[in-house]
Amino acid sequence: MTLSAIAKRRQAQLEALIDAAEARIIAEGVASLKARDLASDIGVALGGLYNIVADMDMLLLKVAQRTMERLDAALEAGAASVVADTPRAAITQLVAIAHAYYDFSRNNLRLWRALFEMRLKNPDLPEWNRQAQLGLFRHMNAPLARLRPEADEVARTLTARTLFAAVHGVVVIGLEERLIAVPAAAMKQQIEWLVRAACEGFVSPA
Amino acid sequence: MTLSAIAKRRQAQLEALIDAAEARIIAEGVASLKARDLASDIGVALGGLYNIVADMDMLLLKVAQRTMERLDAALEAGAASVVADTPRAAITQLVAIAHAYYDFSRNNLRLWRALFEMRLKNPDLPEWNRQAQLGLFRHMNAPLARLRPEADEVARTLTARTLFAAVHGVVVIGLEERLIAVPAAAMKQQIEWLVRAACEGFVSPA
DNA sequence: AAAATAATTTGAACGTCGTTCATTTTTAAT
DNA sequence: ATTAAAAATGAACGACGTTCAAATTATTTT
Repeated sequence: MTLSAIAKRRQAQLEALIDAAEARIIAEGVASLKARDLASDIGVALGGLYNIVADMDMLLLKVAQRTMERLDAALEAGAASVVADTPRAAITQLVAIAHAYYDFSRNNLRLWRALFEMRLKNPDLPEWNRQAQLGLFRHMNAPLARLRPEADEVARTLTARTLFAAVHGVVVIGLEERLIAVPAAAMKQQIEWLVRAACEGFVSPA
Repeated sequence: MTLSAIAKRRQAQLEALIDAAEARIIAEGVASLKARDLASDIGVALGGLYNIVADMDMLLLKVAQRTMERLDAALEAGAASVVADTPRAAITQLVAIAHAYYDFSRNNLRLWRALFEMRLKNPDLPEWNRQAQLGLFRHMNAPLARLRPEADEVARTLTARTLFAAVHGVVVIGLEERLIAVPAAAMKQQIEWLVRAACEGFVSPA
């Protein structure tokens, strides 16, 4: 067996493990993810998990990474669904991105929740995970740049972050089924109102 | 010993327990709250905790309740710091409420985080806790009513919720020290921009 | 005041969890 | 075939929340 074949096998094991973890999170939520279950899922002894992954936290981070990659793609697709050639269209594009975020969260509820429900023993995230999170904010940057081309780059990045965070908050509370479930259509309206209102206050003075 | 004296003692034990839990959350975060530590904190045997409180989840809910009461008071104070006699002043009042939320979160970081980091075994909250959460949204209702007196009550409640949620999202991401810490002054500016922009899109047509 | 009864407190023990590590099994090299 | 290295195993560990039979303390009855 060649060296790279060994690496391939490890990689396959890792992917099977992440698959199993994802499936269990989707089925029962991140809280009921157990090392013993996962080990039996992928046909490995309990201790064998730790040959594949340093610990449970690392596994959760890998799952989170996958989820964020899919989320990133969903936001990209949302943005691509609108041609933002005018300021008005740029705002519509921002709405599309926000709606894409809501749709993704709704359709991947437990995986999406797992992003925030991770309670890691080591509080500081690996750099690749941090970058993936920060990368999500960037989707709103280009449309905002079209709204105010002359604005400072740093300020715009902060604005993108704030706008994204605001949408995030609305989605979080809206999907918090412990409180009152708001219908999807109403949620989308609220999100659209919020994004449009925020952006009206951001367009360059005519 | 009279009947009520017994009840008093229980009440005192409960309060001591909540105090101890709060202190530990403030010192080390909710994740490192241990039954054994708390028992020794209040001078009771391990099993004795369960004479005071049904389980750890119930204790967390009691702590959350206290925190929400204090938060509620802080929002009330924020609102009271502005006399909202005109539409313009109503917007300023909304900004004050949002700033009060941010300030409270920043000044009570771990207790505030504990509100969301609770992972309860039983997912549905007791009614008193649910009401306390929903009650937080209501602070934005009166100012919004002044902005659009003719608007539908239900729609306004939903708007208040959305606006609060948006501010919440900005605060959550802003205080997420795992990413990039934004200075408090910049945060306040962002929050003010967001609230004002959202409200401009909500005033009655003149 | 003593005995009987009820209420409360106790801490050892249980079940579950993530993680470790000595042992065994499998694989690769000689 | 022999040996050495690598990988997989699962019993055992420590930490955790929770339970419960036993001990202790308080109350009532005689």
